[in-house]
Amino acid sequence: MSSLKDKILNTATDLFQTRGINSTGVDTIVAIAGTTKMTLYKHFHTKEGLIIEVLNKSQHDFHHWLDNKLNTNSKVPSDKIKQLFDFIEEWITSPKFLGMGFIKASAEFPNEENPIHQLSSKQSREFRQYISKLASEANVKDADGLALQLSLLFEGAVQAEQMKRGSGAIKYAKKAAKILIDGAINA
Amino acid sequence: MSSLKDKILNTATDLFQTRGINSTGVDTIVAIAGTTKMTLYKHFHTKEGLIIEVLNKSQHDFHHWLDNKLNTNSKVPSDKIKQLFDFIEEWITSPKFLGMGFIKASAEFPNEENPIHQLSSKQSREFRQYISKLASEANVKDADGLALQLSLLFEGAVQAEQMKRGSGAIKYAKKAAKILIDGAINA
DNA sequence: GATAAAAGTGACAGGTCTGTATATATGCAA
DNA sequence: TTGCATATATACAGACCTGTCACTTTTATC
Repeated sequence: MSSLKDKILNTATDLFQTRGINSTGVDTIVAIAGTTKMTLYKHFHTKEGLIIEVLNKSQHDFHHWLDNKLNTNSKVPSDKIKQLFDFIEEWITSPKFLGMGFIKASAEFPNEENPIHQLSSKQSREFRQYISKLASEANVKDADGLALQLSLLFEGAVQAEQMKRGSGAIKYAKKAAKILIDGAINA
Repeated sequence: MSSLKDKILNTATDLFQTRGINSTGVDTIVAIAGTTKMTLYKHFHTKEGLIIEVLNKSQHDFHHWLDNKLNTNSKVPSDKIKQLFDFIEEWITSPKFLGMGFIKASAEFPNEENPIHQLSSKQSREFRQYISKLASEANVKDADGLALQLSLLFEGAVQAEQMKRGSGAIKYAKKAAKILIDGAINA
């Protein structure tokens, strides 16, 4: 894969997060990435295509990072779900955290028919299913229910952090998650 | 107050929610409101001014509706906070619910220096303080902590509903809220 | 060094955006 | 009737947007 394609992808990811997707023009992206529109449009047919690749890469990076953290720290299923919010906290409080792409994208493209909105919705659903798998492996009875609740706390905490950097909301999300997880495991 | 100003305000509120703020031009707003740009710019000096008035009105309407519901249903503080998510559910599942303005606005204007972002952040904080007041009246020890947790559930549920209408996330948010509230009251 | 692929340049088409200018019409009060 | 505020219609300036064009330069491979 061309390194210029990566450069464009990374630059776009950054600009979309810090300035908004609709507010970031392709001219700005190529200027900062140090390339030209011709090159951008060779790798991504449209701006929408670029947005979709940015969202996919962001989600893949997050998912890969989290899955790796969880699996290298413990093999015991109930420990894994209990540690989930420790790693989410690590992710959110990292200096390079700029927000979750799919949360912002769904707000910028509110129409449910829009491909970008649909992708956002799919990513949110897939993350919830990932948590649900963790929960069912830990023998939680209503795994989908707990997963949904934890994903609400997660998305709420991300939202809070996007509104005000260093809000500390994640600390309380973690406490709430512990209460809900303990309650569900002992049910 | 001019009824045309209200018409513009209501039309803009609707369009911002259904199409996004940046994706909605003033030409579209005046065309649908049945007036002209001259009139719009007489009432709102800039588009930013219009956005800010839309956000303020939306938040005021929500707050007024919720406060009224809570106060007419019960005078017992611990009942009020326990009923909070019942009314939030009523609000979110109402057919006319199109999302929360301040959540979408903060995503479209991610820069913390931006006046619109700052207003969103302020509205989120004020809502949290409102819940905190409910909690402390119900003799919750860590009222701010519980309020933050409930607001995470609230914003997460709104986010989920904005992503997929009829997601049913609010039902599980409600259950989680009950667990957290009961735990906090009996602490 | 020849050849081909990749990237760069600069201009441009066609559209949208915010905000303004000018000139006209309407309703109401004195 | 006259005067005035309000709203209308229409055109426009200037900036930005996405995406394309023809053409040139660099880079890599044989």
